Amino acid sequence: MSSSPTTPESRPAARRRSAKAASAKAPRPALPEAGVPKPPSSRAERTLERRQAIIDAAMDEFIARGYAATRLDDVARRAGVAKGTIYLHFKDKEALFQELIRTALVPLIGRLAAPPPSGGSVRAALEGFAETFAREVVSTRRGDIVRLIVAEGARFPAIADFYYREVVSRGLAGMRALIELGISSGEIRQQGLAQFPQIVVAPALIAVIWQGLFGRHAPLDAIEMFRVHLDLIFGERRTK
Amino acid sequence: MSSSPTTPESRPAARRRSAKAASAKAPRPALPEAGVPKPPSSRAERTLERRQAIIDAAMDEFIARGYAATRLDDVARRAGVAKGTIYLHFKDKEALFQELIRTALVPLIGRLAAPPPSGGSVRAALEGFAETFAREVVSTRRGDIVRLIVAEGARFPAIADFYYREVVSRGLAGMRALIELGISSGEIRQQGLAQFPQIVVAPALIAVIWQGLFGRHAPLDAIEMFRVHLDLIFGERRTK
DNA sequence: TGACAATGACTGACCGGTCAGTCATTATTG
DNA sequence: CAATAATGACTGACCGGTCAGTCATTGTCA
Repeated sequence: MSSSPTTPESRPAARRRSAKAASAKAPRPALPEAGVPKPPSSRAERTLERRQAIIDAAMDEFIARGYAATRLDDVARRAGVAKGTIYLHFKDKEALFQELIRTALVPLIGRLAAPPPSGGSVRAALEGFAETFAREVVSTRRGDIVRLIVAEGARFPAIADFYYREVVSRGLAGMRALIELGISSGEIRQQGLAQFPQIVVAPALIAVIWQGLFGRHAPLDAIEMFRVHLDLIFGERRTK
Repeated sequence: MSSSPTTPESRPAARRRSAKAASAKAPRPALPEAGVPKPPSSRAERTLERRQAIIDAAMDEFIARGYAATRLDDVARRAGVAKGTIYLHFKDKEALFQELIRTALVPLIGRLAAPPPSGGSVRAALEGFAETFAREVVSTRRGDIVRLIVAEGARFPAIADFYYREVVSRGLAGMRALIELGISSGEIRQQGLAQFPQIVVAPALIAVIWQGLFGRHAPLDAIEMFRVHLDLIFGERRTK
């Protein structure tokens, strides 16, 4: 997914025909409520779908251009919707942006709250986390979102706060619990680590940022880096 | 230095009278070339000074608002200069931005190329690095610059490339050398570390980003974090 | 050295394009 | 056929970039 246009000035006139045609020129379905492919019947359903289309389009545009440089005309076009429609769903550009971030983070939150270190070792848990993160965040849309937050967060205190409360503090708390588990079980030597779970997570963020800035020229083997980092925390090898 | 305005929309109409008065209404210096405080005589000198004033002002504005949202009118006002003057020194907004980044990085480059691990231990060298970094980068203008690059880099391939060539690759190379030194001297266990110097540097970047996004609500004790991280790399305590 | 000319740094009004947000009009639907 | 949803032309502010004109400084010459 990682997108990287040329320069802020160059407007590639990217266009996008998109879904619009689907709901517009459909040649009158014969049967009322038959197996019509696209039109999702219910008015409310359609509304929800449009709202989502707008959010999706906005995500693409905000990721590609940043907040200030994104034009709502483009968002509308990409969503297959008129500009005015955006304002039926969101108060203004900023509200759309915030809602977008909020929405995008929900699944991420779930993923962080979910995996309790049930049976296996702490190292196994962290290996799982690293593997999942490398596969599903670094170099994916989710990574783009993280970068977007890092890039714009300072200008949007509300977003930074939200991100801190909902993701960072929870994520770090979970990580801290895991570390303490590892310390008490003897897997982890370094006591101080519990005080700075950031250290354990650091390479993950590095990987995301690296991918965005230098990925094209100097790709980074995130998985391997994570492995080395875990070796550092738990002591040499172990797997295989 | 770390600045954090409210929202991109809110234009604080910050104004700034600034230096202009100094060179304009100065009441005719009595002695020609005496110890006159402000007026820097030579035309060329003055020009250079103005150029620098523009760069300084631009740095403040770009850091506070990001590239796209920064208005050259504001930069001019802050520099105590007319808008047109900017274009006597820089081709356009983007050229100013790039020059700014370039200029800001020069001292950083020097600092990275400078400290060869002459006498002491590798750990001492890294402790020195961490201390310097915490004091002179995190929470300073330099940190703001790093954040600016992280935020805008993806939209400016030229800047990302420059940053990679001049700072990142050199910095990592130096760090790798240091790590290898530590490995051969037995100070560092983890062999794999030489392959990913990023791991050693990661907490530093984390600290910079953290300070920018969450610093106000949840300050981070960077020094202490660095210490824990070094303990992780070299094994428990040692200092004192 | 003092008067005059040449220079070019600096100014700021102005222009053209852009874009967030509005709203009268049109289409859809229950 | 209301009521609701959607449209897209329009507005007005905003901003990057230009350029004709100003004036302090520097150079020249008698």
